[in-house]
Order: sequence, then C-alpha cells, then structure tokens
Amino acid sequence: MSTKHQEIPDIIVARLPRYLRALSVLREKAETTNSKELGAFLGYSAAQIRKDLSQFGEFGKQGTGYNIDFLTEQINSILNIDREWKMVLVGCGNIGHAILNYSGFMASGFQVIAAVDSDNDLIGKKINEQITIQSIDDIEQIISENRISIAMLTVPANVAQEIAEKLVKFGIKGILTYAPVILSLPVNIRVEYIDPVISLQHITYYLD
Amino acid sequence: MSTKHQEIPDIIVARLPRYLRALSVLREKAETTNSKELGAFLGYSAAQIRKDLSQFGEFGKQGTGYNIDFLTEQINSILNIDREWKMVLVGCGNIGHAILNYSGFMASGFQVIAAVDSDNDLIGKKINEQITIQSIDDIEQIISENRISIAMLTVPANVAQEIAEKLVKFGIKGILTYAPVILSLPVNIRVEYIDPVISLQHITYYLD
DNA sequence: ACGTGTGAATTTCTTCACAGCC
DNA sequence: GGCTGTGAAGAAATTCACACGT
Repeated sequence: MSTKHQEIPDIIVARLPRYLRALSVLREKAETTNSKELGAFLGYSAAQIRKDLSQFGEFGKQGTGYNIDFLTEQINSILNIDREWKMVLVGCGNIGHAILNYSGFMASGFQVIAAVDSDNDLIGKKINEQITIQSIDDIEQIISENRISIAMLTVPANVAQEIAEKLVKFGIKGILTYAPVILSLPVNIRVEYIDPVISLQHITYYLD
Repeated sequence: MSTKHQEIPDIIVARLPRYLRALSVLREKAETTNSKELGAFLGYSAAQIRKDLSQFGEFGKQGTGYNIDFLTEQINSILNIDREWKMVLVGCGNIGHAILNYSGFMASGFQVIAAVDSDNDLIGKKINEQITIQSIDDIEQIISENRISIAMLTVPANVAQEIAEKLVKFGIKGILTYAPVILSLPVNIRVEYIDPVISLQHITYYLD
C-alpha cells in the first residue's frame, strides 16, 4: 500500500472537491491559475491553497502557478474520482425521485445504476430510461453483482439506521444520507450527511 | 442585549444544530442528559460539549447534567429558531419539487410560503394545498410583502449567480443553494451549500 | 519579476484536569 | 459521588515570510 493515506487531515480533504469546482470555472478563461486567484475565488488565503496542495505533491511551477488541467487531474486522482463510481439509491420517495432525475452525478463520474424501495406500489416502476425500481429485498444481490460500494440513502428517518446497517452488512463502504438521523456505524464506513434543516439553522444564527 | 454575537467561532455555531438533532432523540428516553452521553452520541468529546455550551451560558447542573427540554429551548433561542421562518423557493425543477413536498421543514419551524420559476409551463401550477408556482418576475413583491429573508435556490448552475444577486437586491439575507456554483455575494449574506457531488467526492477519497 | 513550497510564528481549536456545587 | 464550567496545556490549523526555481 502507498503512503497516500499516511495522514492527511480531513479538513484538507474536504476542501479538495471545492478546488475542483473552482478549477472547472477558471478553466473556461485560462490555461493556468495561481494560489492567489484560486484562493480569492473560494474565499481562502493563497497560503492555504499552497499548503493544502503541497500535502500531496508539487503541482505548481514557480513564477507560473498551476496548470489547470494538470491540477484537476491530480486532484481527481487524489480523490479517486479518476474512474466511474456506481451507486445504488435506497428509497424512492420525493428526494429519491429528484435524485434519479438529476443529471449532475453522471457528469461527475457518479452513476446511479439501481434504485430500491420497500413500497410495493413503487417496485417495478420505470423512472427513466435506465432505471426500474427494485425491491429492497434484492439489495444484497444488487450490491454484490454490481460491485457497488456507495449508497445514497433517502428513506424515512425512523428506518434509516436499520437500513444503513443492512447496507454495510452487504458491503457498502460509503453512504450519502439525506435522512435527518445521526447514523451509528463502524468507523471504517464513510458517512456524509445532507440535512437542509441543519444548514438553515446555521443560517438563522446570523440573521435576526 | 447582548453580548450574543461578540464572537462565537463559526465552527461552534455549526455544531449547535447537531446538538438539537441528538437532543430530540435522547428526549425520547430521558429528561436529562450529560456531556458524556451527548458527546458519545455525536462523536464529540465530553469536554467539547461543555466548552461549546459554556460559550452561551451555564445550562447544566453539577452532578445532574443538562435538562433536555431546557437545553433544547436555549439552543433554539441561540440559533433564532424559536420562531417561524418564512422562505421562498426559487426554481421548481426536480429538486425544487422534492423540497416542496418535503415535510421536514415545517416540523422544524421553516415554512416555504412561495415558489417561483421562470418557466411559463410551470407558472400557475399548483404543487400542493398551499403553493402555486409564481413568476420569478414577481419575486420582489413576494419577498417584501411577506418579509422573507431566506431563499432556497434550486435553479440551473448557469443562472445561479445572477439570480442570487437579484435575491440579495430584494432583501434576502440568507440563501440555501443547491446549485453547484460558488456564489460571490456581499459578506453579510449567509450562504450554505448543498452539493451532493462534493459530498461524494469527499467519500471516495477514503475508498479504494 | 513572479509565484511556489515550506519551515517558523501565530492563531485557533481541543483536551486536560480540577475546583466547586448539587 | 457525579458532573459542570473553566483556566491552563496541548494539538491542530492557518498565516507569515522568504529561499529558490523558472
């Protein structure tokens, strides 16, 4: 195994996807950028950009800055998104539906290749060209046959923990959950939360 | 008052909504909790819980811990969610639709009271009992008549910046955006981003 | 001259450890 | 005895500032 995960602070890892968002915009205007410009764009200091990137290698050139395409490739590689990631959607209610119709994942190398639900009225329904909702009872087979390691969890709060445990048992290693519930799972499972209420409550602190 | 916004680090503010999520679960089992239990639930140290809360007041009792209802009220008050917040939804595509049908906001004191879009085919459509999609041209009136200060932005990426600026011009103070675009707005405007691709890219770093 | 990469300095955040109160 | 609130200590993150390569 490589020295790759020696120990990069998570706070730095969390910024890398934002660098990619910025780079994709800057690329429209120029071939290269530099730490000052990138920082201004994202609201970080130039020093921080350089420090962050220096954790992973020497991607810039003195006097010139960073080649945008090259830096993008490097960050893609660091984040392991230099490949296709197949995902399963668990829960096909409102949010689940919206996700299935959202094209932003595929554009980024993520692909929802299956969707499951426990509601008999939904099972068998065809959502788009590719996807027909399957029974959640088939989840084990779906995960193993397609070698899926990421799940998007959009089920009601009261069953989120239970279903998450099932997903982990069947081999899921990363979960992006929309359920407003703190999941208690083994530490080697990566969980990211999307909870608009938490975001709104963060906003209101600063309003009056 | 008050010394309230003297200068609480944002990193602490960001944790308060999570405390609320935890408290709402713990409240089902007991009247009181303590820093150890709360920390274990959220994955924080007990010391951090106490330090965080001590920034805002003395909410606990030695030997006993924290009364859950009381602590909840206090945090609600700190976050300014001891009231109803009216919001406008801007953009009624996939995600916008899902949000309008999502009941989790109202349960938390947030209410979408109007929705707008620029698509003539959508304007006039009734989404649920309460809400009929209006024209984005009416946004100024909607905001001022209803004294709205929070917007949820679910428009295509290429128009997000432009529309966000319009919202700010008409009095919006906080934006929760789902568009995968870094918004450049005055510093006194609070922006929170929900970007599932960024969350997924964060996850994949730790997978292989 | 420009801008990176990086030790050193500084600031911020977290944990420790304990006095004090229930 | 149990648990908070808090200064002090320690760890981590950020910024500074500059040597060096282009």
